Amino acid sequence: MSTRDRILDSALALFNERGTAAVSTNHIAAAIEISPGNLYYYFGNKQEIISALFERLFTAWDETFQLPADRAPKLADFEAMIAGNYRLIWEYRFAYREMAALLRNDPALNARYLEVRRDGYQGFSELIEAFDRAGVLVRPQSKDELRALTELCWIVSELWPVNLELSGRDLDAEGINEGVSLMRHLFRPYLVGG
Amino acid sequence: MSTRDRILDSALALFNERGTAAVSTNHIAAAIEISPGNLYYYFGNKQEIISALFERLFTAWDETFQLPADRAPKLADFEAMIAGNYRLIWEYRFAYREMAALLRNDPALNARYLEVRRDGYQGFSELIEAFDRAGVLVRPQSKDELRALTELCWIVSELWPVNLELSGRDLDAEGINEGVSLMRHLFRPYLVGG
DNA sequence: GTCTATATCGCGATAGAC
DNA sequence: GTCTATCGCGATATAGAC
Repeated sequence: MSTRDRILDSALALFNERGTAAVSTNHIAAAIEISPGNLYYYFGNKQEIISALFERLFTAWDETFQLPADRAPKLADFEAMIAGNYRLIWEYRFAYREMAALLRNDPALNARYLEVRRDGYQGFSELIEAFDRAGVLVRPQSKDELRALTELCWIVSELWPVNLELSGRDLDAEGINEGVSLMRHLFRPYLVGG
Repeated sequence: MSTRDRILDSALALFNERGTAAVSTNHIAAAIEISPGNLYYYFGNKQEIISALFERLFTAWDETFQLPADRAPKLADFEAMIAGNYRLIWEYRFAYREMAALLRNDPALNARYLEVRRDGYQGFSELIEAFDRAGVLVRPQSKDELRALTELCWIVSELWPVNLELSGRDLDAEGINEGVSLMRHLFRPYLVGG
C-alpha cells in the first residue's frame, strides 16, 4: 500500500477512536512508524488529511447508492442501500460525530459536502418518486406528503447512527437492522395494506 | 452577573462561533477582559466549562418539557414543546454540532447525559401514550408501531437542527417551523382523517 | 521518498503578589 | 477574588541531509 494510503488508514483509525481534536499529525505518523516530516511530504496539514478522508467517504457513497440497471428498483433495494450506508457511516464514524463542526471549520470542504449532498438528495427523491409512480405507495398522499416522507427518510438514513450512539449503543449488526426497520415503519402507512 | 456566569456566557458564545477545539481558556477570559488566572479560579480546565454548559442545557430542557398541570395535554402543547426545544438547541448549538464526540471524550458527562436522556425519553413516551389513550391517535396501530412513532419523533426533535445545518441552512424561525411541520407529518397517518 | 533536527507558537496550568 | 508572570509541554511546520 502507498504511504499516502497508509497515512489515511492510520488517521481514520485514530480519529474514530479518539476524535480529530485529540489526534495530532505526530500520532498519525507514529502509528505507522514513519517520521512526522514524511507525513508532511504527503499532506500540508491535518485538515488536508480530514478532507481526503471525506473524499474517500464521498466516493464510497457513490458506490453504495448504485441501483440495479437491469430492472425497476424495489423497496428491498432501497433497504439494502440504507444498510450499506449505515455500514459506511460506521466505518467513517469520526466524521459523523463531528460533522457539523468539521464542515463549519473548513468552507471548501463544506462546499464540497453540500454538492455531494445535493446530488445524493436528488437521487434519493427520484427513487421515492419512482416507487410512487410504480404504485408501491398507495395511500392518499399529496406532493407535500411525499416531500415530507422523503425528508424523513433522509434524516433517518443520515442520522440514525448518531442517534443510536447518543443513546449509548454501537452501530453493530443489530443497530443497523433497527435503523432499517425504522425506515420500514416510516413507509408503512403509505404501503398496500399498511 | 457573577464572574462564573460571565465565563460561561463567554464560552458559549465563542464555542457556538468557532467550535470547542478552536477556543482556548485564554480566549474565553480575554473576551470578558479577565485574566487567565482568574478563569482558573472558577474552573479547573476547559472540560469543566463544557460540562457546566451542558448542565445549563439540561436544566433548560426540564423547563421546556413541562406540561400544563391543569388539563389534558393536546397536540398543540407537544408542538410548542418541540419548537421550544429547537430554540434551546440553537442557543447551545455548539453542543449539538459536536455532541457525540464531546460525550465520548468525557465519560462522566456521558453518564450524566444518558441519565437526562433516559428521563426525557420516558416523558416523551408517556406523552405519546397519553395521546393514544385519549383517542387522538386512531389508525390501526400496534405497540410496535407506537414505539417506532415515538422513536421517530424523538429523532426529529433531537436531530432536525443538525440536519438543517448540514443542508447549509440556519435554525431560524422558518427552520423551526419546518421542523414542527415535519413532526406533524409524522403523526398525520395516525390522526383522525389523516 | 524518507529521515533527523529544530524553530515557533500557543495552550493549559500554577505560583504568588495584591 | 483578581492579577501578573511564567513554566512546561506538545503541536504544527520547515530545512536540509541522505
